[in-house]
Amino acid sequence: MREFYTITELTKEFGVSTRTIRFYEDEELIKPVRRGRTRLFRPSDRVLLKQILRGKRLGFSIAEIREIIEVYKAPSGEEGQIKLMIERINQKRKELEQKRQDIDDTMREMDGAEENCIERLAELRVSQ
Amino acid sequence: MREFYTITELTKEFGVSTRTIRFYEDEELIKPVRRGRTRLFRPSDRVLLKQILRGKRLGFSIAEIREIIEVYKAPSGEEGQIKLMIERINQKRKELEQKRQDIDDTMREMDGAEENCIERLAELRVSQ
DNA sequence: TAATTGATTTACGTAAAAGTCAATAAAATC
DNA sequence: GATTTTATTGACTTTTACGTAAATCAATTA
Repeated sequence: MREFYTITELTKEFGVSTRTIRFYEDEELIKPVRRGRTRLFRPSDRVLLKQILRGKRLGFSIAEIREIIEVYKAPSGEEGQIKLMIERINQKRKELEQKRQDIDDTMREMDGAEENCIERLAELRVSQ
Repeated sequence: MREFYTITELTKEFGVSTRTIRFYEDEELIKPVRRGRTRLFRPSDRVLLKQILRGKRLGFSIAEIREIIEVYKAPSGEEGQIKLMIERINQKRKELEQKRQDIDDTMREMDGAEENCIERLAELRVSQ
């Protein structure tokens, strides 16, 4: 595994702009190290970026992505804190299950829509 | 099935504001009929609203939701048009499959995070 | 009939998530 | 060593998806 990535390498790999990556750094979702002024991204930063973009695709806001990334981290604090963390995890799971259901429903409608198209194509061929 | 719903009935059922519903009307995603000035929403408008909100939960923009709703409609036009429609449907399916994959990945990370929490809880109990 | 309630229209405001641009600065290449 | 190239910083702008507020109208209730 490589030690560092440059910002342009990451923009190319993930199809985002440098502005976007810097925005995530401003938001403290990623914390690349510096050599002089230039940013050096470690593999862990790359993983974080991947997780952020995954969250974006699912329609989570930056604040929500921050929460999700928080729960990925090693748990610390006393019992109460950790139990609270488990509740948060279950909450997120519920949201994800809702999204899964939404996908299933949309997929079903897509199936129906495609069938209609195929039927219509058949009709057109008969009427010619 | 009821013939009409008022705007407030829909806001209560779906937990959105009247502003939101009117915004979707402005965007021509919904076209309620009128009695005088007041809007009357038919069951079909209600279904559309449900589809819009489903799209929102999945992180689709209004423009994307418009596209999705377009393909649900009865197919019209000649062969080329309909084949193009089928391609669009397949494109949307790919996006949905990506989202499904994203959900699966996130779920897996949640599982790992929860396990870490449980482990940490066990540690805390031993050390007391 | 007066007053309250609910809906509409119009218009301006706003937060989130970047895009864009200009002015540097540092690095790499010729 | 001059000059492209690449990266940074900061500021301003834009887009999306509504929020909010004021004025108006219509219908219901007191």
